[in-house]
Amino acid sequence: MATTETRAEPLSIGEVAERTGLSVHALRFYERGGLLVGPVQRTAGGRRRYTAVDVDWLLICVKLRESGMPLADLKRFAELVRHGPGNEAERLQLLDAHQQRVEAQIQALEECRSVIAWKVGVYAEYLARGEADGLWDPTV
Amino acid sequence: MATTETRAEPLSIGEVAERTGLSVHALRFYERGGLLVGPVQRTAGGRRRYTAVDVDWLLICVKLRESGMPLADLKRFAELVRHGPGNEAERLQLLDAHQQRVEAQIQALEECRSVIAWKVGVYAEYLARGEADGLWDPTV
DNA sequence: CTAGGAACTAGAGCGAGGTCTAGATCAAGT
DNA sequence: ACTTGATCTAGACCTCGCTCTAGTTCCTAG
Repeated sequence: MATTETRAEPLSIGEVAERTGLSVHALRFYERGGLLVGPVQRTAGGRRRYTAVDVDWLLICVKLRESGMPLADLKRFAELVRHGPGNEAERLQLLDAHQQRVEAQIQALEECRSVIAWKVGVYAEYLARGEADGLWDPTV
Repeated sequence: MATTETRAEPLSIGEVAERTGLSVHALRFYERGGLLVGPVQRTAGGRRRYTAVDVDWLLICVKLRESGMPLADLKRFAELVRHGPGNEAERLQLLDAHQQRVEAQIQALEECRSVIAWKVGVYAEYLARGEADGLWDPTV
């Protein structure tokens, strides 16, 4: 899962924001909340310097968040990774549980989609008929 | 989209909660917020009596909400319906826009799913190998 | 008649997930 | 040296979507 653009030099918070889609605020917020695996390096002047590994982790985070994983779970996952080898089973379990939630979510959404599509169809047909007769009022 | 169980008698708020999956709190909250099409009937004593039409509308609401439509949009839709015939084009537009968001959401989720599946695979394989060598530590 | 459960109202409270502010510092260009 | 813009911290604040509370009233069964 290496970033295609293999960067050796560390990035500033702004650059990371750009690459991950997270705001700089969110990046600091995540860090404060312990969602990062390691502490981010700093320059002499105190600015954050993100490595490629940091960015890869954040990209994973983004995907997990995007698919609805709560920050608390993300934090737990980060803790496990931070803690080092030996807890891979728990990490797997966490991911696996999430994966199932995502599957369920997709299913639910597909169901919604079909209900909505049906309704869109009802209106589209009504309008296509040119409202020839206002006799049928789709109240629902 | 008639409820399979065609009921003539109106239902109490508790019964509607059961049938829609919304809490009684949420039902009152939705009503206050103007998310219902018409005012709900009341008994002499002031209790709400929901008709089959009310319930059908709520079931649609549930699907729209479940798929991420904000309450504000739902409210707008209810207003249009309440306003009566003549604005079907706008209703269609609203639904159509939402439908597209749902499609996009499903796509995004599927992408997330594959990223997660990949990660699950990485851990599963690692564990299956029996951690024969701790040389490879999946830090990401 | 009485007890107990369901419903009523208005409004406060809550959890999640950030976002924004203030005031200060750092760093690069001219 | 000076200006400009990105970053820094800690903490206040915000939106969304309910949920819960308090105090009261309704209604049904015993």
